[in-house]
Amino acid sequence: MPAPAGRRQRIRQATLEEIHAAARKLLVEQGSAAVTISAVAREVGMSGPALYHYFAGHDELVGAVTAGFLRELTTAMERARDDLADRPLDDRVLAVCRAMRGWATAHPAEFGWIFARPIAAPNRRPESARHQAALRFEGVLLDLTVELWRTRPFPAPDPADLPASLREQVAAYSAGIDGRLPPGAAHVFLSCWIRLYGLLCMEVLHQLDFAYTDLEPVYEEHLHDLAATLGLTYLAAD
Amino acid sequence: MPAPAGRRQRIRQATLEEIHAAARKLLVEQGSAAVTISAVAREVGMSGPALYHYFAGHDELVGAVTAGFLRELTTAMERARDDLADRPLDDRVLAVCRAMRGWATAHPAEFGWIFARPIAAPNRRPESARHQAALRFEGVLLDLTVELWRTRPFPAPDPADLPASLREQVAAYSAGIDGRLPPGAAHVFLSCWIRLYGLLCMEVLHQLDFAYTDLEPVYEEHLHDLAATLGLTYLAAD
DNA sequence: TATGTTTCCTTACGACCTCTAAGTAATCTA
DNA sequence: TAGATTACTTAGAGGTCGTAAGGAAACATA
Repeated sequence: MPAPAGRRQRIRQATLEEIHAAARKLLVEQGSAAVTISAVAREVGMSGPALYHYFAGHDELVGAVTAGFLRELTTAMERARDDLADRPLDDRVLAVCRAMRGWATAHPAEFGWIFARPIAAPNRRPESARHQAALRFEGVLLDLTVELWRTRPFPAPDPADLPASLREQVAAYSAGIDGRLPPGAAHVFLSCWIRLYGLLCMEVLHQLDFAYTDLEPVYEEHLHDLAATLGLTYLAAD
Repeated sequence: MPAPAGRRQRIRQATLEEIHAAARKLLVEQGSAAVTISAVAREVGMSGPALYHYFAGHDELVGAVTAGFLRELTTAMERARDDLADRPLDDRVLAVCRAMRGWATAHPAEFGWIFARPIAAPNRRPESARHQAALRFEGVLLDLTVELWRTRPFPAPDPADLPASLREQVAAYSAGIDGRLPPGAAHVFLSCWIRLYGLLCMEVLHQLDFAYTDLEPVYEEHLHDLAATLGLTYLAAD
């Protein structure tokens, strides 16, 4: 008799979560190729075509699941930041960077989907969950860097010293983030981002297995460098 | 009547090349998922199962084709090096790095297969063509760095200053390359490698599209930094 | 409460894929 | 010339994606 207004909604939501969990389980346990519409449906106990009531097709399923991973990664970074809300900015930046690698290495298969998977057309639309999640992800470190720049500006090159093509690109990026970082500072931020995130990509893609078995100290060394670049005090992890 | 001894062999070789070309065409024109046994067979004009006389299965086909890409990339780098055989080492190193990016950006789909594809078990065996090709690839810049180290050593940290875990890993790597670079120098080499190759990975995986439209100047800036690190004279590209 | 609509899920199906099996024809070897 | 090897064929089992058509349950509303 009560029949809450959103009963159907709640059930649908629960089913969606079950589907996400099933897809993730298949990905982690059996690899990317095992995440098929059929297998996921089987896992949640319904028969194939039923999944088309939740996703338009395989690409959309993958996109939605990947967006979920990205949100989880972002949340881990935000939590690391907020757990240290009363500590100096220096510590918060380092904690967020470490949280990023922590999540990535704890969930390599999921992280692989985040960045090493061709983004199908529907997930490229700006309003797609995939794209929204990417924006929020990029925002975490950007926001911290903006805060740093405002309270304690780090050394940044004069844009006039950059080659023309690069100057234009960082200017465009700077404008795209509403000028919260001027072009020179944006250039420094992007350089740091490339080093950190690039290292993580290579680690998860096993591109460094030929030389390293454990990249934690390498990552810490990068963090140390980056701290120096940004004028942050580097504090070793616990 | 002449029937040269290796007639069958030659035909087989030609067919293999045709298969490689067909697979590549499908990859470039229609993406990774289009490279199926059936589609490739169709492309070369034979019916499905015939391909199993050339490859044990889909994974082996992908591995063989990828090895071919890697050989082509390596050859491009070696050629850049040899074309400048009489120029100073500084120029040759830069040329090889630029050739690497040149090939990667000219053949993004192929480069994607080289590094952003799970390497199936059979292609991980040390004697597999995939693995052999990887060794030769890694050798190009390593050899140049060794030559540089011998003729004009660059600044390298004292391994004693590195954290224990990192020290052990670079020592192991140094031993693995027959000590041609001592641990400190190996550490510098690997750091440079990570920055260059990492940037390339991110570019090809579209991880930097949010900020850049053309990464050529960014790559050049990295080369400039690396040249400074290695004590090389940076000469702008033609 | 009764009726119509929406939602969820089913089975059936066509088209495609991988890979095995079995058979044929051509080529090489001895 | 006889046998072994190689290269291919078709047939087929079992898997996939995605569409179509239909039933049953839950909801909204008169």
